[in-house]
Amino acid sequence: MNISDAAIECGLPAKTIRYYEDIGLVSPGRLANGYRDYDEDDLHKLRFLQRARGLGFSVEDCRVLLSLYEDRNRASGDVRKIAKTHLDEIERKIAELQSLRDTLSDLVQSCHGDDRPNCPIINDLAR
Amino acid sequence: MNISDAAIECGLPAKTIRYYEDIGLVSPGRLANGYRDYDEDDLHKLRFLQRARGLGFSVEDCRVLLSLYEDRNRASGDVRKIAKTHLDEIERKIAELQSLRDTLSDLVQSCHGDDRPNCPIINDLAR
DNA sequence: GCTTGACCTTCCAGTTGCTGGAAGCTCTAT
DNA sequence: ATAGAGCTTCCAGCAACTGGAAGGTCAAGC
Repeated sequence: MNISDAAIECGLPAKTIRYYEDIGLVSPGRLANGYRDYDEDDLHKLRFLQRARGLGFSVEDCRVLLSLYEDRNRASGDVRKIAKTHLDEIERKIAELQSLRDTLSDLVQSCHGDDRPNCPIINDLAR
Repeated sequence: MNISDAAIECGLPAKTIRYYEDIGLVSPGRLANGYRDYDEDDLHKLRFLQRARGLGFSVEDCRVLLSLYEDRNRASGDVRKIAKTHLDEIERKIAELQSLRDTLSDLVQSCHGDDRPNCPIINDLAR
């Protein structure tokens, strides 16, 4: 299967698939003309990557997860550890964004937002 | 005032301050020896940037906010619009992260995380 | 006056995860 | 034969810094 069909299959842009090959994640075979040729195994990995990236795992996390995916004897604890660390990171980001939102929301509400120059948002930033 | 004192004053690393000068945000005067020399006006702007970046505004947003800050006749509506757009973006990110968290949290909880190979997280990613 | 060490300067490269574009080869249909 | 789509590689750029190298400057201590 050529790259554009693989792209449709796994839901990733062809550019991204080539990039994943560049960084050694999924390396398909090649046809005589030099075209990439994806088999079912490659497609599985690409779909795996698409899902894992969609869940916000870093590419390096994905690299490890992929190797664990391919290791039939891996310990589930290894996988769980990566996922838990990522989960904690997400929780942290959510809390940070919520705090930002609260501050910003207060500022936006306090600003009448008309043609007059007085602006509590700018005043706060400049304080 | 030289750059390292300015860095202490505004709470930004010297590297970042130089970077802000590179991209045209805050351009201090120079002493005879070529050293940067920050005056009160420069420091105000740097503090402004530090606060605005801390609230998650992009550098380009900061550029606009800074020009509005310097424009005594700006309409508060202009400022409010930028802040509101940013706020909406933050809300969107929070919702996205919360959805990720829910999915990931379920996966982590369903994985016993021991030495055995069976792993619901990997299974889900590979499905 | 000399040395040492802490500053300062500029410039270049790397980070993350792609994405766009140019130049050129290949395939398919007309 | 030729047009157009699709493939290849490689290079550059995005955001927002950050690290490091090479070299100039300054203040203190001897």
